[in-house]
Amino acid sequence: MSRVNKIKGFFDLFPPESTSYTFMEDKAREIFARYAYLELRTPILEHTELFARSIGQETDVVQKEMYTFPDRRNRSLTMRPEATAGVIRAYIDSPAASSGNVSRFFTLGPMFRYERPQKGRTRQFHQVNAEMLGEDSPYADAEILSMLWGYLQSLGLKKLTLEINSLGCPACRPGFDARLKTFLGDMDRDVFCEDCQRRAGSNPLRVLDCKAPGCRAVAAGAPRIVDNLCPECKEHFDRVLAILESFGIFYELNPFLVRGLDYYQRTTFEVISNDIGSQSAVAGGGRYDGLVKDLGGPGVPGIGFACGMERLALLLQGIQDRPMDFYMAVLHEEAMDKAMLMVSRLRSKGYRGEMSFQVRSVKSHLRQANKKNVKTCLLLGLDEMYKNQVQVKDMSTGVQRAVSQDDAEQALGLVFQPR
RNA sequence: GUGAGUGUAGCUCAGUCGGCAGAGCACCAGGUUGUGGCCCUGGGGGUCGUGGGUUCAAGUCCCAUCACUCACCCCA
Repeated sequence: MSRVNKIKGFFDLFPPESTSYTFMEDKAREIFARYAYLELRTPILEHTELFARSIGQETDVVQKEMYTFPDRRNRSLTMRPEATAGVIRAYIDSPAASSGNVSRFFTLGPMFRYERPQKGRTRQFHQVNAEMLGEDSPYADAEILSMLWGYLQSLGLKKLTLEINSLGCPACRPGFDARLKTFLGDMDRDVFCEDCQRRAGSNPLRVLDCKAPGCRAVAAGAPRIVDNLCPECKEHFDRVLAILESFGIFYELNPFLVRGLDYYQRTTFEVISNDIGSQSAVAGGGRYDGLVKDLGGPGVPGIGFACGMERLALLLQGIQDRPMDFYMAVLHEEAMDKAMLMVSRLRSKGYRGEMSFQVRSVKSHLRQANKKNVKTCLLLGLDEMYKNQVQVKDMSTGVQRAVSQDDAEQALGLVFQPR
């Protein structure tokens, strides 16, 4: 029979990769709990309109990267390409929105974007997300950044760069966009790459982020948003940076940092790694003060981040499951029943391990146990059955002794005693 | 959506000028009675991605197709 392929850009997670994912999730729950963020789980499928309105009709994500299809009654549904929109929708649906209190949530789970896969980019990918709603203090920005940074540290990651920028607000951003458009419009078109000749009119900020040498030269002399913030935005941004410095969190000001989702304003940031290929952003986020209202909720501010787990996994080395406590080796068919009972009792005592249901030679069993990297190997054959005993062998020292079958758990306890 | 590259054993890959399908690792067994790791010996494993074409002969050349990888773009 022919096989069925898995869907392009989708993948199965076997150990040890799956262990890395469990590790990232466990750490997220542990660290975020310290900041009083609570876990929120929202649906994977939402009405398409939610993303069109939040992420922005003109963005690449909405225009060409969404998994969108009609349901059986012809309503347009979309598999979430990011988490924030769903979180806000859920928040607006909840009592929290009308309470007037600050809400802190985190979410873990799969996201979907229809893109050509490459290193660090798959069609189903996983994000760790955190969002704070109802607070516009610069301390909120600093808390989110501090939590993100602390999380990445807890994973043991080094050599990461935090890049930060401010995009301004509805008071100062439109004026800057106009100024930038004028500046770019005065340039000779030929200095831009093909893409930027188009962008100069439609999305001028993007030109500043282009990697083509010609565009970079132009960008170097272009007006910068950080120099054109309104007094309120400038004050906010300066405070954020000052708090970060007091925390000892190093950042790089990147005036060209532009994010692909339309809802960001004021503080935006990315965390970059140079060790994972061309898709180098392992985390990103920012402030989205107008978004809750745009989605029909109260006019409360918000800020959040997303971490890409596939990209973090590229940086995680040697995350392994704890070794098993025992491997039960049966040397004769007549010992099988007894072995099964002993294993069952050990498990009920909290020990972890497996049993081979094959009767094999001692040598063969020990080779298995050795490969599986278990702490002990239990051997049960005819000799032991006659004496009501079981052999317990410590696989790291090679020390072995026979104990009463009723004492196996005590024996394991002794073997595991630290010297 | 665009471009480049790669498909041969479970894995990583050799395979010359078109001439019998290979290595390392992994797996299984043995190396004196029921004792692992190191070492030695032996063994099982293949639709050479798939379909067509050229040829006495195709893993190798040609065409098509599928899958995967990397990059552009964009983003986590």
